[in-house]
Amino acid sequence: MEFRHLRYFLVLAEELHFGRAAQRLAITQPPLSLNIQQLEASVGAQLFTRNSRGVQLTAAGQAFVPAARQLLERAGAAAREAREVAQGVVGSLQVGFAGTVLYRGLPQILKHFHAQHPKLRLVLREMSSSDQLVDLMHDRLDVGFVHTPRVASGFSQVLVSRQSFVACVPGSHRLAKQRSIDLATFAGEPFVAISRSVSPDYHDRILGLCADHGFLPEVSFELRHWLSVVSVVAQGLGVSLVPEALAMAGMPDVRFIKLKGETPPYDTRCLWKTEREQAALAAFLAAVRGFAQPIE
Amino acid sequence: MEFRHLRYFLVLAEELHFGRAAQRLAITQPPLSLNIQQLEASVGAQLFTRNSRGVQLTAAGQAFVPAARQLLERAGAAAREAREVAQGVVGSLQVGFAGTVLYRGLPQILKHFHAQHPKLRLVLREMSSSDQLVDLMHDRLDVGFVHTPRVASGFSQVLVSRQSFVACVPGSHRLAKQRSIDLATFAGEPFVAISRSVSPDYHDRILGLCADHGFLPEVSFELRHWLSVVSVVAQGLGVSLVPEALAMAGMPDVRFIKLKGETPPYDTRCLWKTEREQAALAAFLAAVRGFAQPIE
DNA sequence: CTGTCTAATATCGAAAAGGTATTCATCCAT
DNA sequence: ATGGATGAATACCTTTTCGATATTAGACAG
Repeated sequence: MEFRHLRYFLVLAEELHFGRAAQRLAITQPPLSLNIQQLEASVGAQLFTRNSRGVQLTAAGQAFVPAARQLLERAGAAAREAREVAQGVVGSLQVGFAGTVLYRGLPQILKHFHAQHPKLRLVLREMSSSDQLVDLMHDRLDVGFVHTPRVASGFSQVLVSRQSFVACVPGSHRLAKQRSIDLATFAGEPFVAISRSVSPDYHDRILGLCADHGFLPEVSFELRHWLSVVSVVAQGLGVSLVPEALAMAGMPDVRFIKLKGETPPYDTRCLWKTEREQAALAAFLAAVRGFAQPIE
Repeated sequence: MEFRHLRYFLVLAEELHFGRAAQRLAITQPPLSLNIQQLEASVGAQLFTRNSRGVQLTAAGQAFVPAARQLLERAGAAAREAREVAQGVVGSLQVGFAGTVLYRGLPQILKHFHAQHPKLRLVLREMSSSDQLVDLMHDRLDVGFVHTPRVASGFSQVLVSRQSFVACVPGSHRLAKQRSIDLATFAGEPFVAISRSVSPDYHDRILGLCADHGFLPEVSFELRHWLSVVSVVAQGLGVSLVPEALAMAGMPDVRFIKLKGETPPYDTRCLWKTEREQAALAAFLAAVRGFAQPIE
């Protein structure tokens, strides 16, 4: 069976006359007769009756008409869809992100992108930075939002967000009125931390900062959500180090205080394989760059 | 786009290696390369990337895989279905019937037929005998169950049911104990008739019978269902003439009495265009013949 | 730098598609 | 009946296209 057979069949099914059908198909009658015979042979059933009263569809032929029409339509639709995927009009992107990027601009990027490309579907997967690197390498992800500063060769990146950590203390705390704090004064304070299983990046980074200032924090609480961390601090149960974005959350009974001295910035980068040439990816990156930090 | 392209594409999409794919397809590598190029040209998008790291599907190619697979499957399914329609395994038959054939064996025929050919769908249409003849002529019906005795040329028939009319009187009626009745004695009796709009055939036939016996029945009730007719008679509200099959209904307080003298039989015939050569029709007629009256 | 691997290109023979001419069957008018 | 007209099938030929063989081009490893 060939597509040509289906086209010829449908026209003949309309005309019910070999001569006229051939004319409409811009071929002559003998090849049309032959093609219909070939189709009937490949289907394994007679599709037309040719007798003195002219050409008629058999029951099998009638059943075959909608099937043939659908096959041709679907073939066209399949080609069109593949073309649109190639052009980045439709399709889907696998997007990985470290959970806290949800507080660092990812929602805005997604909203902006979706408004511009409503037919492009984004499959969002919350993953640790290191897992994202692995999946990006194996093409299981198209882009990733990670905290890892080191970038493998063959990858490109855009800085999405650069934030420092700030101290977070209860409003009633003895340091609450300070303009800035030396982190070393947190030594011995009950410490509220983000759970390592949720955000290993943040957890390790914070413990590393404390170690740099000569103490190991006494972690009394370990929470699975940044807002929970701030809540626990607000209730006077301890102090913490949090990304400065949390200061915008507007929680009561809590103070966010700058740290004295240089604290290394904590960056979020958007990462992708440089060679990857998906039109949908290019569109997404354009949206990301619209929100990117100018510095790099 | 040709089916061959789709077959080649799917194998290459699995192998991701022109040499091996060509081997599986029992062709050589150059024609495979060419066919893929042709497919890409007709789709209007690159489906594979061929670089040093080997052959990879593009996003468009990935989107095209399920479409190509479905096209091939549907093509096969379409051919199979047409073949089955030709063989009478599946399909549908347009069956016309005069309403009262429901009391003359049609349900039994349908039940028997459906048990033997569960995948053959019957589209049943209740129609007057004359309308059926018109639709049979124009191939809008495949078979009809009619009361009309006259048959146009080019049609074949089977006698499905031959029944006489019998008198129907209340159990308390003065004639209830008679073994047989002269129809003329019904002159002046309140008469219960089937509605003409429901069964013009029956209605006209019954009035004709009365006229033959020299009277015009005084129709006091006109019902739209034969069982209603018998019910009304059972309640002593009148007498009637009904097909003898009704005697089997087992209604109480009612007597069915043979008519004296010859009453013309009232036949039901199954009718179809002789030339019509549908496998499904042949199967249906076999079922009809299993229930047909031996005479004719 | 050479050998190997893989896809693309060049060229040729075979198969198949379509065109022209003709035949065959049927219907209609004479 | 019979000759003509109509419409599909068949015969035969030309052109296109498909696939095979041979070769080239590019990337990578030793």
